[in-house]
Amino acid sequence: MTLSGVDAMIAPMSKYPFNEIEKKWQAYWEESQSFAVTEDESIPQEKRIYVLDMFPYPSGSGLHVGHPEGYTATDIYCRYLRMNGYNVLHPMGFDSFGLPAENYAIQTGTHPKITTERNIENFRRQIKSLGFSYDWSREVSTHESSYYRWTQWIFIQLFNKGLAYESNTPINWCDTCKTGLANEEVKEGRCERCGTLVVRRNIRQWVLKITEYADRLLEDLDSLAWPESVKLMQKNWIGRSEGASVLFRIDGMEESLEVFTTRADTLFGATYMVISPEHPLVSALTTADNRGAVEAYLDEVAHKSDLERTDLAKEKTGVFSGSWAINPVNGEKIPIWIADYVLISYGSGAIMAVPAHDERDWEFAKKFGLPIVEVLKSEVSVQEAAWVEDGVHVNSGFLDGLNKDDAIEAMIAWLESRGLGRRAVNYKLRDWIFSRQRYWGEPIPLVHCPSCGTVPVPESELPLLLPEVQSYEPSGTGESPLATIDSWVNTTCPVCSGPAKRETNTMPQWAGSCWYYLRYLDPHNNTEFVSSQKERYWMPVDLYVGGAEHAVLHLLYARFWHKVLYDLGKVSTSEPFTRLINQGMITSYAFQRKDKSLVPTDMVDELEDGRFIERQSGEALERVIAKMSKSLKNVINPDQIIAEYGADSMRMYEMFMGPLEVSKPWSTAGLVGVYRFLDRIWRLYTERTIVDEEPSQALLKSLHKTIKKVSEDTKSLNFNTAIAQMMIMVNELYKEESLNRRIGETFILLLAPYVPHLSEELWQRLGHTKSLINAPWPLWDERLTVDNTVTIVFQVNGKVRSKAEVAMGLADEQALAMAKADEKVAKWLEGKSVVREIVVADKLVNIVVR
RNA sequence: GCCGGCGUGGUGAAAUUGGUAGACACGUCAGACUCAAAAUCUGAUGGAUGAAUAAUCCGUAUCGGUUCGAUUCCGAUCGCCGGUACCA
Repeated sequence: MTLSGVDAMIAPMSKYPFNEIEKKWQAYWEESQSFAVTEDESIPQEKRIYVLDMFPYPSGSGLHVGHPEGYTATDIYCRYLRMNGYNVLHPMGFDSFGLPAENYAIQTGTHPKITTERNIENFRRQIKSLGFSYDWSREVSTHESSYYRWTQWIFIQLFNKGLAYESNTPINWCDTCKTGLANEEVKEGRCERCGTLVVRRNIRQWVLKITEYADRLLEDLDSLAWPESVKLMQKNWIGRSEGASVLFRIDGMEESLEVFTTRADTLFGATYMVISPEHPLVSALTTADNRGAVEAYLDEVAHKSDLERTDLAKEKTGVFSGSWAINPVNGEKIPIWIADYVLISYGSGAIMAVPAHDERDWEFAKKFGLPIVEVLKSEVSVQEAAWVEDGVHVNSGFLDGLNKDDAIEAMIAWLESRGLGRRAVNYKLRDWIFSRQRYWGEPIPLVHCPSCGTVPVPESELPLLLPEVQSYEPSGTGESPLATIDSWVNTTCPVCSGPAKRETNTMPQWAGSCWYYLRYLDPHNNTEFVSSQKERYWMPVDLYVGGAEHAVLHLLYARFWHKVLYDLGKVSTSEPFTRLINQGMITSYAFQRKDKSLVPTDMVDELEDGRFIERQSGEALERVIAKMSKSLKNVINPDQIIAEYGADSMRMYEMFMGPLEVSKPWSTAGLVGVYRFLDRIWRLYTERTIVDEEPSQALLKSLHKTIKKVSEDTKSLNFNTAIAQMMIMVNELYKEESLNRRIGETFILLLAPYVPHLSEELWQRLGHTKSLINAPWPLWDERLTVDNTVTIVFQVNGKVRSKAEVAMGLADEQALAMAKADEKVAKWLEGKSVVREIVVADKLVNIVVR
């Protein structure tokens, strides 16, 4: 027999009325505004808490099973906190500007606003169907003018502070998206969104000076309770390196070349220099004899993509300029080359090359026959390979005998004293290319006036509304569709009232998400982006949960804007998100042939013995874990899960799968297990007689152990083990004939954050007239969580040979005596001499013999 | 290449100031209920040898080390995942 469609939906046979219950309680919460919060000043500071989910982009395909994972985690945590007396801010909204809606508009002519709002409605319905305790009165969507008015306002603050500038330098251009991209949006030379190879293109761009905040963005990472991996990624992205800036005179010219180096100690080994093909001095340094070759090279480089310049260019290329520089430490004349392994965007776009001690320079020197001079004692000849380790300096004048670190210090001091160089710091982080040549985004609120220059739109005129256009098609020439609307472009200068033109670029999708967590605090404020009273009441965000894909992009940009707002005195904290958790991805099973190709799930049969075969060929397949994808037909739709098993099962299963932070494969069979657990609870409360007598000591102990475990694990977000403990408790309760009221009521409260609908229903059926969302969280009695007896193990040479049930707190000597008296232990001690005896109280006795 | 993280039964996973490996759940097997099946309830279930609920051995990617004792600490190797890509 074969099962068609592996992991097919298994309709539950016994059916507790989840559908009815869930509808009923969702309607109740909505009607009674159960989760709306206010800034109640009587609640002490430490009882105010802000728990935030990364808001979704409302895509056309609806909610994915990955979304509810983080949302369920924060929901459980929030419900737990409310029952513990906290005033909890827990909002939700939509990151609703973005390319998919615009691309859809280009194909169909449907306005992005229409599709976006339709998608938002669907997302909201789906999110609500899971019974999350959001304060929906605070919902925001970034595409609404009442929201982007303030995004524009913040941009003007950045502009006024001198943090926004126009640039004409080459930028990353995606020809599919027809727009410029930030450096962070380029992954392996390709557009992060669509995978198209990025090309360099000169397009006028608005750029934000995030580099001005590089140091603070780096330093303040230390203060954050974030995953180390995310902090490290940001740290690497900022890429601070300390070194020196050194000036090289050019032989026969007034100009000099500035280079940045982290290895000032190797200056005596600098045998040539390299400047980037885009360096401003390229033309000046090229001599007549070399002009032909240089121009040919520049032309060749210009036609390479960024990927070819980096990844594929294993072989170094370059050309001699004809000019010579003077090495400031020894006065030697060294040639200046032009090569594309030097990037214009890092440092000064020029380097001193030390082939003996740098692998890239070594490779280049070998190819072009440039001299290689050893300046650190190397273990292998520097003619054979570059030596990049530490060592003792040689051939280096006053540095001879020093190690690397001391020599760097000595050299910088020497350069500084002669005015030839200075200590310097460089960053890998580059300024943020902020403009997009697209329609569906916030218009940048600037006006270009021929006499006043670029001036911001007056704040009183915000929002600067996104106009209607005939065509959403980007021009591809570097102008957005807005540029085609003359009536919109042509305006008057806010300063001199003369004719002027509007900026036609729009902001990137990141803009709206840079500050949404602030707008939730005061979403309907028409006079300020957020009132400072409300900001101080809630900020910073205590817990932020979302996907790891935002480790650099969103989180870095949001931190940057937040710091700017902090410097302007608009917010009270220097960091927005105190604690961050990345939920793991929910993956799915996929089936792999021997050649590693994947087979769509609906083409696979599972044999009775558990093996998997491809239906058509009969080929045996291996079950592997893969990302969910439409092509593999292994995407799970939350709507379908909720319809068949209910929201409570969906929520609890996603939490039971494993730790929040790790990625884990979806298994509908696993979901059924959780469903059965909830069904068992339902029958426990509805089919058994409820008795009011005093519970047994044993049951009371189980209960208190459960209260303790669930309390601690919920607080620390270890939901999977909290659920396991609740299952143990239910298994205990099933051994009884009837249900004890006291135990039953307490247990429902523990269950409530996890499966709120079922819990509310059972709570009501137990006779309560008030919802349990603000019922006090149960407390445990520590004395009832410890057992009177404990099993201790008897080991001989570290191997368990016997065990015994003993009273808690048994004295060491007694434990040892028991072990020695044990028959099985005695067998292993026979004929041996005892060398050592180890007793760990209430745990074990280990007798070491020889 | 470099930087992180991870590797535990047939499956998802528990357990780490070093102290009974595999809680809980899925699956499988057996029993109860039933005319029967499903559902439900109860029990068993890491592997090997074994009639065995006896006993012994093996077992937390691999190899080695520290220790009375290692899933946990250290070193090396392999594999998978994520980040990054000539950053001077």
